[in-house]
Amino acid sequence: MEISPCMTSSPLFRDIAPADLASLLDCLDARERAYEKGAWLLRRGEWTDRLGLVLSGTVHILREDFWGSRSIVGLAGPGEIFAESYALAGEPLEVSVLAASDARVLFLRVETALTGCGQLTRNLTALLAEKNLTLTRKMRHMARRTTREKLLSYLSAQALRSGGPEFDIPMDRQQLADYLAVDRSAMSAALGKLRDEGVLEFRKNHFRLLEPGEQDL
Amino acid sequence: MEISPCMTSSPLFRDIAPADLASLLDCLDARERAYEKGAWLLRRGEWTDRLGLVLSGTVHILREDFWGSRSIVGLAGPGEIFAESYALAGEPLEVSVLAASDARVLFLRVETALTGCGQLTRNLTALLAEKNLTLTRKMRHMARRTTREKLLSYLSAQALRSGGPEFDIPMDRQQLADYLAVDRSAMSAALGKLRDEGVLEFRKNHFRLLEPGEQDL
DNA sequence: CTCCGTTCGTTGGAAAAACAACAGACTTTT
DNA sequence: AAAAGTCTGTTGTTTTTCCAACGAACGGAG
Repeated sequence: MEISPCMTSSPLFRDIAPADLASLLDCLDARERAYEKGAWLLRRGEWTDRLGLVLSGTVHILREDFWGSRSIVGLAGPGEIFAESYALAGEPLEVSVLAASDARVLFLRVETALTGCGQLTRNLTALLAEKNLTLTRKMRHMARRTTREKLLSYLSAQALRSGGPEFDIPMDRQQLADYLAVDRSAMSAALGKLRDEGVLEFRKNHFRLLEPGEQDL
Repeated sequence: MEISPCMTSSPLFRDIAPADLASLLDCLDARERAYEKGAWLLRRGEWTDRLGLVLSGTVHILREDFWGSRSIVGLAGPGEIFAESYALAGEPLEVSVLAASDARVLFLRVETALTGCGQLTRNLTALLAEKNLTLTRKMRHMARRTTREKLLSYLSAQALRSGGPEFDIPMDRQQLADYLAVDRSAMSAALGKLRDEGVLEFRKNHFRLLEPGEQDL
């Protein structure tokens, strides 16, 4: 395994002597992989126990909603890491990672990074990673401009999580409105409009999103 | 140091044998403290190298803005932790912690929690903690309902960070609008209105917030 | 069964934000 | 110095949200 300059300058390896890097990478079960532009590094729904460290090129972190539309939610260049929260929290990926250019990436096993650390450190990093995911999820929905878009973002995420178009949500209307930082009655109206337009169906806390083909039956 | 049930049930100590807890707490330089209802545990602006673990009672995490108004942004009950991101990221507290009832709290040194872990683990937890703070900050502003409130929340935070009413912001108008998830022109209008009302002054990226006494001169 | 409390959808008016377009100030380039 | 481009504030119009209030549906409790 070669030690490239972007490793030593990476925040992940800050204050680690270059001489120690080789053995450290060995400990981390480091695997270097190269991707051509347009190739998938990780796909939504997969599980990973490794974080990614970009060696060269750029990767895009993207999110795909229930209806298939994509948006870039982050970039990572040389020295930057990705997927660390999912790996540490032990949760399936909610984003996909795409090579925006030809890229080389190092995948490092997080579990072995914590060996010799004791259970406490594992718990602490897991807590941080989970909080991270919780915040990211909420942010994703709240960043949308309109109540309608916030709703669709949230409901789409629930559908993806459940693995199908039908699911129950764990909040009542007021709680959901607070979570999305919108007005309850306006949200209720937006929900009604979406139902009328054939985008979704719902009864109480049970929702069903409709594929374009199913709509307007 | 007594081992109470809320310790063994805390997510922080998950999968740690109660028998090992005593020596672990010793390693962490654990300090137990008791507070009466209404007492401050930590104040905004302070630095802490310890995270807090609530043993009994409830603490409120609260935020005070530039003009002194307070709002509760979180609670922690028995077994739950607080201030961990600030301690791990090595940044000053942006919130204050208040005893909502009589409470006992354990303060654990995070640095020693990571001894024997190697620099990599330190870097990783620091990265997670910083990302956490970044997300929390952004969320804090975005959760406000109106463009005006988002602006005030952001500018107030900048003022507190700078330690005074004058500061420069590191973004142009469009970037700030994107960051707060609002319309640029609407934000510009809101800024102008705030200036007219004597709440603040600005020129380009330099801002000055006015105390109530300074306003309307 | 009736009463009561809660949740939810709906409505109407007031307020705010989004959107599009434009003009002036300032920068950088030529 | 002139030109091109960018950033910012302003305006007017349309759309959306907010807010307060109300009535229907639902689910206990007496």
